[in-house]
Amino acid sequence: MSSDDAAPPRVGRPRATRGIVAAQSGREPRAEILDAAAALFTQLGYAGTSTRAIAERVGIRQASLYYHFAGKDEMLLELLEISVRPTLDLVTAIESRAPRPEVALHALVTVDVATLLRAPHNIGSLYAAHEVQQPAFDSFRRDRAELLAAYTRLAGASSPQRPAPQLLGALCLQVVELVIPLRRDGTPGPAVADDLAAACLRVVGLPAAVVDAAVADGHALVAALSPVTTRS
Amino acid sequence: MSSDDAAPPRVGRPRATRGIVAAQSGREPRAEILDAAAALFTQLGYAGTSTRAIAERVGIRQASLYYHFAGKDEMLLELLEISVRPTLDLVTAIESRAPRPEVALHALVTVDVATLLRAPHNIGSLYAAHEVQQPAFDSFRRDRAELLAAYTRLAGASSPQRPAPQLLGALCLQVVELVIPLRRDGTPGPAVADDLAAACLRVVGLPAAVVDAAVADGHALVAALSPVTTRS
DNA sequence: ATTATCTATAGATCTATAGATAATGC
DNA sequence: ATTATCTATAGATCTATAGATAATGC
Repeated sequence: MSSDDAAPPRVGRPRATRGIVAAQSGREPRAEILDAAAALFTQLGYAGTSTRAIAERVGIRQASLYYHFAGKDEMLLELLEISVRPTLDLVTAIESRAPRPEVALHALVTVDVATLLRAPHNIGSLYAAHEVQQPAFDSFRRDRAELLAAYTRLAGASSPQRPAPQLLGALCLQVVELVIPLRRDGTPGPAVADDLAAACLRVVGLPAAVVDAAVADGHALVAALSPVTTRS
Repeated sequence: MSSDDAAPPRVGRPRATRGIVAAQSGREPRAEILDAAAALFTQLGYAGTSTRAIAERVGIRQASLYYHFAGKDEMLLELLEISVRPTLDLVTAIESRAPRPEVALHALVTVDVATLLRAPHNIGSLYAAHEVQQPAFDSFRRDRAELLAAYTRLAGASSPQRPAPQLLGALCLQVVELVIPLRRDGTPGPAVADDLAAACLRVVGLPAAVVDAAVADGHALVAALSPVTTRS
């Protein structure tokens, strides 16, 4: 409530304070903008969100956005990367430290689901935006392809024989991303990550006994990686 | 090439024939428009497609669209329904005629995948459009919820015990819809339906022997339903 | 002098409606 | 008379740029 304590002296022309005082968030303007963009993109869609709407939510004028970002694309790109980067950064650690491929698969799913749950405003739901196919988002699509490649490797190495590893990898990614609609519908309890990880192991064709063993070892591996990473 | 044979006498002011002769498709204008809309929606996204672009592809003027459709929404709605209706119409037949729930599940997946493969221009990829959340598309969302309910019933009845049937149903639908990105990337061979059906049975927790038996019976059931339905 | 905002606006859309027009069919 | 198109346009956007301005910091 009290707005006069520790008001950090800001450089530049002050904001217009149009009517409402706009919360004094104290965060970096870039972060404020990204958060507003994420909220609106996920609620109204990328195309359905105007730069004016984003600016309004932040409490600045539309044109002021362009001081921080080259355009809407840049905002979306940055948001998308928040939702893959953390998982991608753990892939090699997981692969090298897992005793068996199924264990690595379990751990990767767990980490990936946690990342998607942690990402602000369910950013993952933007993967489906058609605009993501445009060249401006190449780097994101490359990242996601890299993640898919990891699933394909692990699924292929885990599975007895079954269909092509290509398909199994795609199946795992698809199962993982079920967390996005689940989160939108408010459903996901704390067990989702476990449920989806087990589902991946089953879909790959592992018998129940192997699944159960991998679940236990997967938990241990994830815990060993970094306790912070998987917290909500 | 010869355009003068069997030109069907058309009522109404003739089209402008702007430059190109626009193929004389002979189809109903409504169908022509829907096809053009599907092609553009899936390529550029719903929001990214202007009514002008649709009209141009058909070879008429933008305003003429409104003689056939109340607006863009109506076109999308009709397209979406093409991609669920056929499957939904077979649900009760499948459920009543299957000897065991796993067999019904296999058959439902097979039919659903076939429907999505048959739908023109990979319409399924429009499920993800944010606009589909708008009230204009309620009836489609209801249809899809009904399909999800069917998967939930069958998954629950098939599975030993495992997690909540809610989750299993959602998993099956998610697995089925993998066919959409697969089709976009050009991958899907004739075996996709089988592969995805088997994947569903596994994800639900059925052991390999039960899966194999259900696959055989599922094939028979699908064949008995209607030979036309699952052809490409 | 530098920074972060503001105001104003150009230029390019896009959707949907009003009303005219060119066919066929009776 | 009916049908299916056309032309023209109102009204409402939306993005990105140019240039002004109000702070801090040196």
